[in-house]
Parts: sequence; C-alpha cells; structure tokens
Amino acid sequence: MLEAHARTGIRNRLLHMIALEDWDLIGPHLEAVTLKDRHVIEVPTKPITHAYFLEMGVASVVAVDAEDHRIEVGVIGFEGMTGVPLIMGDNRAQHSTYMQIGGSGHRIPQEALAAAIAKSEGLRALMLKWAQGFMIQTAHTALANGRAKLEQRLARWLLMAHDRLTTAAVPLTHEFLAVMLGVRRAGVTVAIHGFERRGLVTTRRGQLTLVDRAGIEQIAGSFYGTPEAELKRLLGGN
Amino acid sequence: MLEAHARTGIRNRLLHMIALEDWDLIGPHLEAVTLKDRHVIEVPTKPITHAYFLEMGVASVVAVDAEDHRIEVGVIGFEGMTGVPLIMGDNRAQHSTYMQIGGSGHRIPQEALAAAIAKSEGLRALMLKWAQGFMIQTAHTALANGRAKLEQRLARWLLMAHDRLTTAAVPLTHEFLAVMLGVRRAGVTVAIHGFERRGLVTTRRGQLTLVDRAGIEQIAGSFYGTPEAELKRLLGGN
DNA sequence: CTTTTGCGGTACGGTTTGGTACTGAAAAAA
DNA sequence: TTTTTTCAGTACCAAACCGTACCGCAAAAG
Repeated sequence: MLEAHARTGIRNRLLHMIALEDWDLIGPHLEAVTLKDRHVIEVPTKPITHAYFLEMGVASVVAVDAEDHRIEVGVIGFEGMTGVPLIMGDNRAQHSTYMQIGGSGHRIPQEALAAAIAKSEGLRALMLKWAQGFMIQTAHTALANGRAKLEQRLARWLLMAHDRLTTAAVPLTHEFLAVMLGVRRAGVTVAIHGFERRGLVTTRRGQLTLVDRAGIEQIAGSFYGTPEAELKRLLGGN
Repeated sequence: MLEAHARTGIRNRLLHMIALEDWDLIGPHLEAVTLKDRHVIEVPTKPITHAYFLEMGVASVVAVDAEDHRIEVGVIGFEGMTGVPLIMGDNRAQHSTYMQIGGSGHRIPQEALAAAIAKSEGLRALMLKWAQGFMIQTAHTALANGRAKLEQRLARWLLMAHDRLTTAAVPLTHEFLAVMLGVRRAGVTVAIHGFERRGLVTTRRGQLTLVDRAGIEQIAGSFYGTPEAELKRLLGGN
C-alpha cells in the first residue's frame, strides 16, 4: 500500500499520472512486489487476479494457440500495466504474460481495479488510453512479424527492451529471444553475431549490451518507433 | 436514422445488442450508408469522423508504417464496428481502414458516439467488449504472420471473410489478398491454385468461391478460430 | 465489335529461414 | 574442485518465399 505522498518514489508512468483525487481508489490497494525472471503473471483462459504496474523489468505478453504456436504480441515496462483485459471489462487472460526480465512493481487486485475504473471517469480514460497504446504496439508487432526480416525484428525488440531498462545490458538468452520473435534459436545467434561484428552490441553468456543504439535504430527502420510515439501522444508528453 | 422498432431489420450484432433504454443515444444519430469496394473509412493520422456499423461487406484495418510497409491487422463485418480508437477515447485513426468487399451499414458521428458512451455504462461495456474482441483478433494476426505459412494464412483469411458474407463467393483479386497478407501476388496465385486443385475452392477472374469449408479449416488449423470463439464469449452466445 | 486495361498463370534465380544436430565452453550444482 | 547442466557457435540441406518479369486472356471501356 502506498500513501499519497509516497508517489514521489514511483517510477511507473501510469501511477504517476493518476489524478490526486483518484489516488484513494488505487493507492491503498497497491501491494509492492518483487518480480523475478520468468515470474508468471497471467495464464491463458484463467482469471486475471491482479493488474501489475511495473517499476522495473520487462514483461512479455505472448499469444498462444491450441497447437501451442506462440509469439510475443507486446512488451510492458514501467510505462504501463499488465491486465489490459481488465480495463476492457473482461477478467479472463487471453495470453500468457510473464516477466521476461526480472524487476519489481505494484499490483492491485482485479476487484479493486474494476471498482476504481467504474467510479472515476478520469481513471478510466487514463487506462483506456494505455490500452489503446498497447493495441497499437500489438498491431505493429503484427506488421513486423509479417514484413520485417529477422535482423529488423531483433533490432526492434532490443530497442523496446532498452527503452524499459535503466542499463544498456539486456539479460536474456538467445533461446528466449527466439521464442518471442517466433524464429529459430540459431537464427538469433547468427543475427546477434552480425550485430556484434558491426560493433552494435557486445555479448556475454546470457547477456547482451547495446553499444550503438543509433545503429540498431537504423536497422530496425520504421518497424520501430510508431507505438512509442503514439503512446506519448496518448498519455501526454510528460 | 433508425427508430427503435426499426431495429428488427438490422443485422449488425452490436446494434442488435444495444439495450432498449440505450437506443435513443444511438439510433437517432445513425445514417444508412452504402459502402462500395475500396471505400475509405479511416486514414492514418487523420481524425475519425464516424464509426461504421456494418450490415454487409467486409472492412479491412491495415497498419502502415513510415516506410509504407503495410499489413492487415483486422477485418470487420456485420459482427462489429469500425472506429475502435473512438471507444478508447482517442479520435485519431492509427490505421488505414477501408471496405475490402463492398456492402452497407449505418454510421454515427464521432461526437454522438462519444456522448453516448459517456452517458451509458451499458453501452460503454458493450463496445469495450467489442474492442477487446478486436484486440484478440489483432494478436492472433500477429501470431499467424509470425508463425503460419502462406497457405495457412490464406486459409485463415478466407474463413474470416466467409464468416462475414452471406454467399460463399469472395469477390477479391489476388493482388488485394496479397497486400492484406503481406506477401507476393504470385504467391497468392500459386496457393489458390493449390486449393483449387484439391477441390477446396473454385475461381473466376476477380472472384473465389469456397466449396469445402471444412477442408479449408483443416489447413488453417488453430490459426483460425480463437478470436471468433472469444468474441462469442465476450458478446454472449446470441 | 474493337481496343485498352487489369488480372492471373508461370518461370527462375537468389535470399531468407526452418529443421536438425553436434560441439565446446561457460555457469551452476554437487 | 568436480560434475552436471545450460547456452552459444556452427554447419548442412531443404523448404518457403521474394523480386522480377513476361505473356496470354478476360473483362471493361470505347
């Protein structure tokens, strides 16, 4: 639980943007949580018990179908929250959501969130705009999946991760990157090797560090950037 | 404009599900429209002036980036409405939306829709659930784009179109199918030829008719079906 | 009926990616 | 420290798909 005056210590953009008069609807219900690597937040078809406002780390939202095909459809960090369906009035998880890079955050029970959204129009508007931003991200993931090459998609992912981290180090194995991008592990290895050879990243076992962000942006081209710009527009430039 | 008693003639699922007490917020603002092939409904970055409730035909929502890469991220028919961002409190079009297969519908001005959603909780809940269903569709499009083969994606698209048409004939050129799937026109031609050889479809210039829907479903596998089932769950089985 | 345009069938080389598998090395566990 | 596990590097063939292009034919326009 967080008192109103405690918000100064909060990094989460959404929590930060909650109007003072709405804070009583959210703050008292928040529970600080540590979120380790691979911590599972939502499981497909199961009820969503909490929404998580991340402070640190990166969560992956992964779509899964009946034949176990899977691919990442969105990433969430300190700029947003998990549990988008809750905002839409649905309490069933559609996708698999888990921490891709460990961190921390605050979570709120589904019931408390629903009550808060029902009571405050401002709160509802804020979260709907976040949901809209997340939709845009998913749409652009669909675009990248369909038309970008492996190297471009990898670059896009690294940039999105970097945006949500405080260091340039991305602690992740090739295996997990491959799952998220929906490609072979070996393909990721080769692509990363190419980045390394061009001086864009350095690597260690289970870790990858961005060195030349501009260079990576150049590779990603226009597959990166639109969702980020749109989220800024939706939530204001602060 | 539609009177309350005129709703019996309506095929659109969403309009049909609007509660009687909410109808006054919507019905009087509706304008019947004929929607020809390629009719443009929304243009990226421009304001959304109307939301369209389709009666017949199929609309495509196509994501576009700065380098003009494009791919379809959703299709809409009589089961839904265009202008999802309006539901989320945003009035700017993110994607390109246009009629892929001509038809008809009713449109409502953005302002009237916004006012209606603000006034009625039930109306808001209904449309939010539609938006949630559309999000799921987009996520599964991302999944199919990343992991399905051309043949599977084509099968998926044909099934989604068929769901929204009254006849088994899909009046569409290979060229447009290719744009939506984000593949070569020639690739579509070859794939359709394969379907035809297996007796799944018959073709005429600018038209394609489903013959063996079950066979097409088998090809699409689990890439088709989830969004459809989820929309049913969200909006009720009626 | 003739002309023009757009659509579909086909081809070919090149690139990208998948499937699979083996290996050495780094990190974690014993 | 030794053993076990996990991860990254690499290789090979096959399949899928792209870029491009040409040509004949159907449908629309004149």
